[in-house]
Amino acid sequence: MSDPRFTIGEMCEAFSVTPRTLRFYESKELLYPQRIGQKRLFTKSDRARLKLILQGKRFGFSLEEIRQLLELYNIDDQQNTQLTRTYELGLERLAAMKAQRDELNNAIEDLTEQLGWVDTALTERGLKAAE
Amino acid sequence: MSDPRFTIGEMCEAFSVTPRTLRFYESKELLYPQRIGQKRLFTKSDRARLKLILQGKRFGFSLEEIRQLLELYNIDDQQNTQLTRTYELGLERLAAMKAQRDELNNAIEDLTEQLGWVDTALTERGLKAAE
DNA sequence: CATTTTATTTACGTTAACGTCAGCTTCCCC
DNA sequence: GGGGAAGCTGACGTTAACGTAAATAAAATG
Repeated sequence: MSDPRFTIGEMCEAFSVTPRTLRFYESKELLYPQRIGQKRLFTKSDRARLKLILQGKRFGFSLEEIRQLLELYNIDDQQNTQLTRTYELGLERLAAMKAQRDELNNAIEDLTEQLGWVDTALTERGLKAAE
Repeated sequence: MSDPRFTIGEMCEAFSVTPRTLRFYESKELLYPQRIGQKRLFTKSDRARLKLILQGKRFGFSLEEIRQLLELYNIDDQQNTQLTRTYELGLERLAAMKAQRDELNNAIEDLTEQLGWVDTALTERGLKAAE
């Protein structure tokens, strides 16, 4: 009933990352695979952590921020405070992401407008088929 | 009737950038201020270019891309082809921005969902006032 | 004239998240 | 036993867009 172990290659395959990435995450203390001799062996728990890491990246957290979040989870003591903190950081990140989205939307709008301009000019010059 | 000239300080003030930034842009051939002795003097045209540069940055163009776009404008010969090229690049950038926005929206949705989870957990534990 | 202020060049430093060798060990397969 | 395949540890390289510091000059100001 020992849970399955994965080699670094299998992990890379499963998560579409390179070995360098996993070693890098380990060096940054985001992962702690076991060792058998020299070789790393990743457990189910490592998979879960890696999943969280990649999620965190999607959300725009830096690796350092992710590390701290993972750390919070590991301090099972004072679980509630930690969860609250995680929640707060999540809210902050969410706000930042929304702000970024809004700015991006503005930029999209502006660029669309400018392209409309150019489009008109091109059409007038007969360089572009009118729609 | 000589149009107004601006010192580097005035430019920085007007566009909220540092001198380093303007010198950097010059070194990257995005700007060509005149010289009087050692000192740079920026013309109206330089202001226009800088405005375009900052716009381009908002749109997510790299400085190198911006440089090429500015170059296209300067080749007044074959104006039409160049404008078409600019238009195409704009469309590409717009598509990339929209894709980025969509991914960002997905991430926002996912994070919102996860925070909802945590929120529930916190409320259940009575650690957070129910809304 | 003595100070500030503003500007200049040169050039190394920064940050994040890995990429890319080089050189060495280990393991499995036939 | 030979030879790929897979892994390992350094350790330097990459990229973008400037930041920052040092040493110097010129100009404006009182």
